[in-house]
Amino acid sequence: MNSFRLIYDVVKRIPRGKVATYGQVARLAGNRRWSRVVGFALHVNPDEENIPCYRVVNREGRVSEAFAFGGGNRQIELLRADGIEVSDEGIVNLEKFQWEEGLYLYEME
DNA sequence: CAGTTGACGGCCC
DNA sequence: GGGGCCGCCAACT
Repeated sequence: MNSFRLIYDVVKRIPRGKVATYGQVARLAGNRRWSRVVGFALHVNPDEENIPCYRVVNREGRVSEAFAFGGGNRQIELLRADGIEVSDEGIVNLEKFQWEEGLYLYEME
């Protein structure tokens, strides 16, 4: 619950034109093993207008299959609207578009 | 009320 | 280098 708040806070901080991975969000939220919890937190997504869950992708830079929250590949269009390159398969080039914040942080436990 | 699973990732073998 | 197992919190059955 409090963990969810931290996770949402991190996701809200993702700048436009950048994406973050689940593990990255988990690390910034305070515990890198929360990757699974991050997925669930975004699953409930209580405030989808302020929580850009479409900017969160998995470690491979791929959007999740169960991501059809608004309908089909709408998240891909949202990402492209942010200026992010997304392949038709829903793959994002993390080398170019991954959010820099937190990458230099190691352990926060 | 208790067990299992889930938008994943890291670490061990 | 690849495959499998474990972990963390909350919701669902």
